[in-house]
Amino acid sequence: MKKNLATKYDHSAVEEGRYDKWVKAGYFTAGDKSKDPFTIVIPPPNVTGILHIGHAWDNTLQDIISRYKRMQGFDMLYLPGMDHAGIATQARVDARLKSEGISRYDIGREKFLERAWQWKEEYAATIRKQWAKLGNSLDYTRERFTMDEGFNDAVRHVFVTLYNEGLIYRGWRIINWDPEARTALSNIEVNYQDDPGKMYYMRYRVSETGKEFTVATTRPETMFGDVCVVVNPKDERFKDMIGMHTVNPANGEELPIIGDDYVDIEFGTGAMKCTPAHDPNDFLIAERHGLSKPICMNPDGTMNALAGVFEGMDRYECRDQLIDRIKAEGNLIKIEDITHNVAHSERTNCVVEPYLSQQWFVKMKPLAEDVLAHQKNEEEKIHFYPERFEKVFSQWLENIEDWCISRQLWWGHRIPAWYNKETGETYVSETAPEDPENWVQDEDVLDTWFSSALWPFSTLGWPEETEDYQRYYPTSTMVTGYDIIFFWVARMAFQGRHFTKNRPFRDVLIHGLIRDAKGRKMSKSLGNGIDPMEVIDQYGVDSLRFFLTTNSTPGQDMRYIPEKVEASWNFINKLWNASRFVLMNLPDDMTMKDVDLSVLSSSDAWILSKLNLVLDHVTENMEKYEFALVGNELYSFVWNDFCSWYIELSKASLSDTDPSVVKGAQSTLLVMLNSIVRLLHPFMPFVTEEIYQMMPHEKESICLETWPEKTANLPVTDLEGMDRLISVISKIREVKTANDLKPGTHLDIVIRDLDGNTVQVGATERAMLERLAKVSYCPDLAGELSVHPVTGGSLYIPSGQLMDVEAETLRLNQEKDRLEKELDRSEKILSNKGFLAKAPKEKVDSEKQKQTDYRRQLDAVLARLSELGR
RNA sequence: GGAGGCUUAGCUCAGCUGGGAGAGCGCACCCUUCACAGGGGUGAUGUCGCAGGUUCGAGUCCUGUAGCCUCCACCA
Repeated sequence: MKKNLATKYDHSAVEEGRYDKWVKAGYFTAGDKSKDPFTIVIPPPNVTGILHIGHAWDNTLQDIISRYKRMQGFDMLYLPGMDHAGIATQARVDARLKSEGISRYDIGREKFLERAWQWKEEYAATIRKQWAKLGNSLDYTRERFTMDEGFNDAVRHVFVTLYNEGLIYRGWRIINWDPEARTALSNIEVNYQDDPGKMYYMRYRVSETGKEFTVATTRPETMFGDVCVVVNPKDERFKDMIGMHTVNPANGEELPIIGDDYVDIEFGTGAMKCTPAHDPNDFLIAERHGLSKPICMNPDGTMNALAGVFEGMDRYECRDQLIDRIKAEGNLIKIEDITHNVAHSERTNCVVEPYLSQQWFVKMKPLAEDVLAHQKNEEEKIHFYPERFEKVFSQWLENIEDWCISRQLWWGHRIPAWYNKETGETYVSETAPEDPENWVQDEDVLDTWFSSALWPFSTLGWPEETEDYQRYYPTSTMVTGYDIIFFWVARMAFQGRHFTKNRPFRDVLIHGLIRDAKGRKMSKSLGNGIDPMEVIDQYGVDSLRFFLTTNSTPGQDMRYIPEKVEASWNFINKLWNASRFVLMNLPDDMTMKDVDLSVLSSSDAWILSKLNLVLDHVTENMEKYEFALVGNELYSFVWNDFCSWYIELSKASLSDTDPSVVKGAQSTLLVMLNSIVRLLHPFMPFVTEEIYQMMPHEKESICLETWPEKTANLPVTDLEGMDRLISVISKIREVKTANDLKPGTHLDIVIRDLDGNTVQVGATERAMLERLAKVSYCPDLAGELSVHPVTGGSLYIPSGQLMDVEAETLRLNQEKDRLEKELDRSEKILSNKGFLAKAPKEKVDSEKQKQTDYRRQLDAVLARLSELGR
């Protein structure tokens, strides 16, 4: 079992082969029915590529919760899976084909899908390797894919059900069209950004009167789809024109002039051209007035026959040439440079065209309202951590519009709708029509988020009433970034509510984005992305995990700072060496059964009682997903309390002549290390497993260990005396530094308590003083003694061993000032009647206690000063 | 236009339900066999953005305000 540890933590040696062993042993396979279930489903990564550091962050948070819950005795299911990521993957496969000099249209739908599946398998394998490197405790026996058989069934079932309920419909609407990908997009798949543009002002004439007026547009090419000019009926300038006509400068066609309240009198020229097929507001105007909606563009962004001579020309080229012509005809008044908000496709980044087309939609209002109603009930609501994101979520649902779910792609779930070749009748069903020769299936596929929305329940077997679904649903905690609250969290919420009559998860932990060291978003174009695998190679995955989870507050962005990863490495190295020390000082044959805490030195009891406190805080914060607080507390506890103080103090106990003292220290060291590695295991699974295996232990793996519990019935020892001893050691170090004495300089000391009585110090504690402060304890010390206030008393050192009288007087006067200031503060607070009357009793008592202590310490200082004759 | 976040030590950030300002890195000085020099010890540095208010007491709660950032909506 035990072996010698290297003096330096070597992450590659520690991590080597470990994950495979865990997986093979089945530690991550859920299913122990004797325990309560706890479920996390992984947010399925896209099979478009490899995992970035954001995934590493997201996954580590999930894994920390998973390992913690497993240790707490839950039947933990952490379910893995991947997303087919329709448009994104199709774009990647397209690009690969292009590099081979072919397009998807050359090989056709079927062949293309073969290539896409090939791509999927390739990247799925890479992603699984990356999960392994990250140490994710996933149950691979339950891995799912959004396009596997079960998912296909679930998606069809959902589509057909919603259709039959009237919540899915097909219709002609203005949608966001991506001319590059040649597909419709949903509202949230477009991003608005400020772009430079031009406003073109053109001269129109009223046919009936010849009166001139101005119409402006940013998109002249759409003029081929204009059906009227609109003015506000209340607009004094134009109201007489209503009912008259004008001529479209683009094609010479006569257009009616109509009145509609939509036009803002104050804005622009007050007269607006109306293109129903290429603008959502114009569409509504046309609906109101019963106007036609001619489309003037092709799906690829070129002009169609309506554009006459410009047919086949790119929309921007057409814009320029049309304007040249209008200018030549004398109808261009001016061109103004403007900055305007332009919609871009989230995927291809090309300018999105509002476009009239026939698509499938989900009617959102009833679904959203259902979720919102349940958010009012504590037992049924989804709890957001941090809470503020619930507002973001709710507000979006309150203002939701119908969801365009059809996509003109090949990679995805084909819409289960067929159209009769003869009658045009629509047939929507989970299965194909019985006479397929008479029907043709809808060519389109569903938005990739349509299937992701079913993730928390479909992965568990739904719509079948499987054992897993019944046991693990609703899931416990969802961990994801704020950037996909709308895309994903909200959609899981309403599909979950509608189909399972339940929330898909009880809690959702929202994290931020990871940025580069300068605070910039990581992006391909900037080339500032961090590959988590490279970080792992350099520092080890435990360092990365600890860095990622202890450097931010929930919901807040984080910067990737290499020095902080290094700091994590240093901490692990510290833990490693502390383990080394413990193992070197335990008997070879010691087991956990040999632990005996019945006889303990005050330092043993002191550290164990500190551990008890830490356990309370840590467990409380783990429950609140406050991992940074947990990490910081463990860091400081391990480094300062355990390593800097307890281990150093234990060196004295370990060389004590009394075997029971030695035994107590060894038992304490073992209990401490055992508890520490268990507490840190969720954060750093690899190194804690390595240490666990080398030290006395009870379980086959630390993965099977329980979460530490407080040590009960600690023997009553002098904990205050220990605090005083620690304070004395620090004070001696200070005194030596202040007196320019080498740390090794030997001094004699005596300690007196606050009542002035000499403190009796046992042999073990004397050895500690000797070891940590290089002083001898002399209860009978006599002669000139300089006084130094410490916690719970005063420290005395022969003044001859320190500095001259003048220097000591100076120092004592400084002490006096300090103590008097403290006393001032105490008196100020304690003479405040409001404080005495309203502050909690414990607070008042502790202030009184402090006042007494300061008073006594000051007395000791004053006594010495008068001894020195001031 | 609406919503939210941030502003605390030179840098990056903690600070939970209000009760004497913290961490990591950096900086200064000192210390090497005895777990760790990627270490140990000691120390310096903050009108907690600004202005009001509530309170016995405010970095923490309320109101207003400035700067930076994000999301939502969006008019030719």
